[in-house]
Amino acid sequence: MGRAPCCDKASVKKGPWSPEEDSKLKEYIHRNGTGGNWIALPHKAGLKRCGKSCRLRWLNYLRPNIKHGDFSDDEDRIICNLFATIGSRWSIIAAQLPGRTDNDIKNYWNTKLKKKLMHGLQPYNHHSSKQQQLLFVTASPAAAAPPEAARPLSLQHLLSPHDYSHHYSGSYGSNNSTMSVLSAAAGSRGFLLNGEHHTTITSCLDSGGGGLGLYFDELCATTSSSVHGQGLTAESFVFGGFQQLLEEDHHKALLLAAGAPNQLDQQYSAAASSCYDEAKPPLVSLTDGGNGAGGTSTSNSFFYDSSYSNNES
DNA sequence: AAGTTACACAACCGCGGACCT
DNA sequence: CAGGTCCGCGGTTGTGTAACT
Repeated sequence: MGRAPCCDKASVKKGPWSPEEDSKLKEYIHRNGTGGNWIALPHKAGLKRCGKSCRLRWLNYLRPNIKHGDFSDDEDRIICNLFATIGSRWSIIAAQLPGRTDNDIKNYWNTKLKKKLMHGLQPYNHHSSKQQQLLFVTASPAAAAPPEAARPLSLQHLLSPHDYSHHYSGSYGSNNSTMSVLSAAAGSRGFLLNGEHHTTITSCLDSGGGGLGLYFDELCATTSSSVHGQGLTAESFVFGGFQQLLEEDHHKALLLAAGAPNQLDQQYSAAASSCYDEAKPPLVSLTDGGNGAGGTSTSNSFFYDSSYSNNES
């Protein structure tokens, strides 16, 4: 029954691969392919390695057409968009970036891109008070002031999937739902707003629909119930920050994935943002955007407008 | 120049679903 | 169908090196 054990862990070599091992593996695969069996491969190739290790080495390093080195701005954007939508599904993200491996992208995100984004948030502080105040100007008494349960949420939380329940549960407005800050792509719906859509935001916020709203402001975030518009029956959140995209141009907005209710248990329901430029629409299409002012959308929605606080407050 | 710290990247580990017997 | 392994994935750790003191 079953198959033979993967490998004798006591006798396999670990650690960095030598050039000799690399060439043995490459040569073997070029001649024979992987044969669909990585476990048997190292023995056949004369390597004292675990099959898993061989597979990893091949896929991440030796495979032809692997691209190493700096990521382009376009690649950054794709990664941001996809991360915002599907979370840390590196293999899926890698599939959209020819020549890049999931491991590569994962490392790039953890070591560079995440920091890049975090750094970009810093100078945005001076807007925070206005925007934060604005958030709570809604028709609902419950939302007239920052809710008691509202707590700061560091960007760390946005960038790494965690359980958000301790931040949000109990303060979710009328539908009493819990939500993850980001949902997986399948559940994501939303729309983006830019400077032309102030009324939409205003209506959403002011009409006090009684649902859930979240507001993220540079390094902290606050939740508020009853934020979004009457036509929006699902959760919404407003996201601020990522100043590098916003500082000079109000038409640059952040595109965010919408939270789907009742998904707190989903590991990948993490918050993230997508750096968005009008000239470069997101690769991830978030459809069925909310209708905004007085609209009837029942979508999960999200929106951001860097100029909102200035124009509407 | 030596020691320490931070960073980047490669590799490993453990888990869950798919697959095999 | 059950029990076992294989495969692929994502998170974490280890290692080499650059930057700093």
